[in-house]
Amino acid sequence: MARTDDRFRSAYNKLLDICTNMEVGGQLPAEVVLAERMEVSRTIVRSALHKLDAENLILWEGRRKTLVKRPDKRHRLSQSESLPTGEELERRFLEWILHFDVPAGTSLNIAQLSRQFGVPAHSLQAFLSGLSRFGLVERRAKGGWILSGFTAEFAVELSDFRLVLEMNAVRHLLSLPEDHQIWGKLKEIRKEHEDLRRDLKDRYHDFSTLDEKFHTTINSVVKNRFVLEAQKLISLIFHYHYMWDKRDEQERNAAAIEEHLDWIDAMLAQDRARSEEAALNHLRRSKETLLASLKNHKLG
Amino acid sequence: MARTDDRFRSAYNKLLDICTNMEVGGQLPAEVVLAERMEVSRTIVRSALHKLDAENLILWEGRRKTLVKRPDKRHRLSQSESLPTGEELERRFLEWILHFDVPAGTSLNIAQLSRQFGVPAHSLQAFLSGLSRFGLVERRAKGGWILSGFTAEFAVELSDFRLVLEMNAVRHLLSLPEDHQIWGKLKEIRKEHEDLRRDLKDRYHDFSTLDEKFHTTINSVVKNRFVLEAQKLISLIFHYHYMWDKRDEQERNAAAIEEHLDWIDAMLAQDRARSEEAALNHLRRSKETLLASLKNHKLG
DNA sequence: GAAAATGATTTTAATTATTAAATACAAATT
DNA sequence: AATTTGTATTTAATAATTAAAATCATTTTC
Repeated sequence: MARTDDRFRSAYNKLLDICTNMEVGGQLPAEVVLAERMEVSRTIVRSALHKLDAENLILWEGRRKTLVKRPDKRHRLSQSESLPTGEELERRFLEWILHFDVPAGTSLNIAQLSRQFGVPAHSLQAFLSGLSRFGLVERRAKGGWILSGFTAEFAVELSDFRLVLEMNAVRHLLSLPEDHQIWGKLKEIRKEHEDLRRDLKDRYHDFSTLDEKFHTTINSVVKNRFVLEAQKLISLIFHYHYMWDKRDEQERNAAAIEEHLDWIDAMLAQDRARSEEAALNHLRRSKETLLASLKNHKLG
Repeated sequence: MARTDDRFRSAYNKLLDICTNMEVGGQLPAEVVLAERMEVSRTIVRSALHKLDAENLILWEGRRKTLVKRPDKRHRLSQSESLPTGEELERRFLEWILHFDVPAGTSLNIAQLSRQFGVPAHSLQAFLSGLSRFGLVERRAKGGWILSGFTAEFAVELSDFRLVLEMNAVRHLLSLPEDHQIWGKLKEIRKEHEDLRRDLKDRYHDFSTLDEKFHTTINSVVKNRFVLEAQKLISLIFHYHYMWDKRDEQERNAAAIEEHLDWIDAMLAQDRARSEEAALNHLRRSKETLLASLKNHKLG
């Protein structure tokens, strides 16, 4: 068999639903109408109708499609569970690299990985060629892929890139009018930081999520598809690192909370110089932490 | 037939070359040695040897591979011409979009495009999924691709992104020591601008190339894979626009040359404020030009 | 007879099957 | 014992296949 008939199956089931809501003896609408309502092509509608006819659920004569009897559960076609989305795949792939410390230079086995992640091989290929734009993987001349890797160099360049983008976001943020919603959001996040600081002993694991939220909020003021795309990757990587690097976790998070608060306060005070300084301070520390955690992993 | 035997053919021809440089009656080296020298796997070497044996060019008994007679031109296998590289494909694809004003929302026909560009369909797919990271194309739920396009919005965001990256490059550049090679390069480029300004009436077409060289030089001080990748796309698009937008070309280029010279002088003078201002000035004008040219195209 | 609906055909693209090539392992020769 | 060859297995690129979409032609209905 070539491609799956998932689309047909789901359309057929939808058609059953339509029949269930009709009186026996009633007429089904025209093929074009059904196609439009079900968001598929007429070809699928027609094959579904053929099957309904073959199952004696309808009587199909030319343009008369008379419901003979209401379908029940037994008539429904089973659906193969839907494939993971692109984002889900991205998340799992990065998780795999970062969590298991897959070393740079590892050659990636498409067949095995596609089994592991439960996606068809060609969609993994497509995904990898997307990633190759970021230099995380490379295509070999002979064929196949290698993980050019999550190296220290990669981490440095990623951090520097992040610095450029976030400093830009900060400058942009400070130019926003007082009634912009960002100021309210910042105050909220400030409170969340204080709450977390108070209960840090019990809740220090929660910082990873709060950190992501904070950076996402700051960057949200920049409406730019290139920036957003880059930031998705950046925040994924930093997020996972926070999650898995367990050394001195509580102390590190305590320090980061203070850095965040300084930064937030400077922005709320509309103090540009101080904001930039606080941002620089935090982002540089963040870079060091990422690097240190990498070295630690390689050694451990 | 499944995959092509291009690799085999090129290896076989290389093997013929090796035989040509040998005495009749001589021994070919071991399979592993040949494989290494020809940069292919032993499997290919063995199939090539099998063919040489079948053609009675060598006598192959176990590890003795005796040259029976020298091969001539008739023995060579014809090679299918090599496929365009990834960069070549990227260039041609953008050229197609920009030059023919393919409108946003156009659905891309993989089969037809792969014929048009002379590449296998799946490598076009891979390329498109790379581009989708930049939001230039999108995958549809139904399957297939659409050109989400080179819209005014895209141009604005691209220009803004360029602004962020180049301003960062300028700041970085000004912090470089006096003996860094960038200063020499800048002086060279300054001279090229002056030369072009002098002969502008005859050579105004050359500005497109000089512009690309100038921006590439400035950005070259930032060693960062993400920045570089983004800049490849940016410079391609700006470069093609300069090439195809013919309205007021000479005047526009004259103005741009002056802007470049102001910018270069400010940097050579190590004047940070003036450099940033000159950069801003040029980049903003550049953005307006790009936008205007877009609107013009759509109308014309 | 015009609009709408259906029937048939062509085109496009997702997936499988097939084959080329690489790799790994075992046996044989020097 | 080291090197080389022979065989088997694994991997990935491409062609073939089939589902689905799009297009065109015909028929039906008002």
